[in-house]
Amino acid sequence: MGAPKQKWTAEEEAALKAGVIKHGAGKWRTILKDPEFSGVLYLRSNVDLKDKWRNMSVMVNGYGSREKPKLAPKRAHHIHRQDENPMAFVNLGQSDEDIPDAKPLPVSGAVMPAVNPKRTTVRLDNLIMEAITSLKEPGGSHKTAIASYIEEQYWPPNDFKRILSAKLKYLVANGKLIKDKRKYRIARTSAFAERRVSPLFFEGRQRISPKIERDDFNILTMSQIDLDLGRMRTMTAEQAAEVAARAVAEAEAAIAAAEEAAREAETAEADAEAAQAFAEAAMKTMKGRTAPKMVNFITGSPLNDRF
DNA sequence: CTAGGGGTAAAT
DNA sequence: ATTTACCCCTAG
Repeated sequence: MGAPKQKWTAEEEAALKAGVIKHGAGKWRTILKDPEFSGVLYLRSNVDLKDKWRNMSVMVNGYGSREKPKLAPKRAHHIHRQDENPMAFVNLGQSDEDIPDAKPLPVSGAVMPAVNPKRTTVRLDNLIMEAITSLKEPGGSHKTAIASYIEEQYWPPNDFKRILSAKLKYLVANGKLIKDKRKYRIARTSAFAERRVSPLFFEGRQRISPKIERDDFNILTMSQIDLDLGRMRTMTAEQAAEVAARAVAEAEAAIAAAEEAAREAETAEADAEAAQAFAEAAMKTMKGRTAPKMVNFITGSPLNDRF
């Protein structure tokens, strides 16, 4: 009983996801040998990768092979997806050797707002400020009004309201917002502390902080994203684009939440990195595959003219 | 080597 | 007390 336990870091998870994207699920040894990921995953065995992937994939999906089908009061107030692809998993025999960075992909018809895979990350802070400013309501705006404004202009993520509430509370506590009864106003001393996500990704380096305590306020549902990732191969271009857009949105949400925990933000920030890494990887996957049969089922016309 | 079963420390 | 998730074991 030598090893007490070694929790997976967000970096490792990100590397694993990226590895699965690149080589496919099941090619654990291949992923492990890839110099791109060996720097992060050199402590893990191929079995570890497989187990971790199972754990991550199982959560939302429920019974993948484990977990008892107990009643999960997962009150999803709005529909999630209409296509139910039961247990079809990724089955690819070829690895795309593309990483030729092209340009951000223009999605047609998708719900992609100002999604820019570059370094343009929209911050919830700014969104809130923008909302309050634009609403121009005397005395400030209610939380619901702010939420509506943001939701109309941007993305409608899963637990956006939760993040917004926490964010508002945080901003008030830090004096950036003033809460007047139930309305929020912008404080004068709005000197924003720029806190960016560290630009370094997984690239041959070792873990820096053991970090025993994982302050886990689950902001993003990685597992769900993973499922989506698996399904992307069988999706139409529009569907895949939508999924990718949501991935980016969640990455941004994670970043916003990261600064909320300014103290022990280490883990949250790492989560944000992981999400962002996934989002970029998702983009590349879509871009990389030269869609053989990506055709609209109904019309039969090829709907991918620029992928 | 991978997939799946199972045990159990740690977290809630 | 129950759930989570890391790790080991073994058949194919």
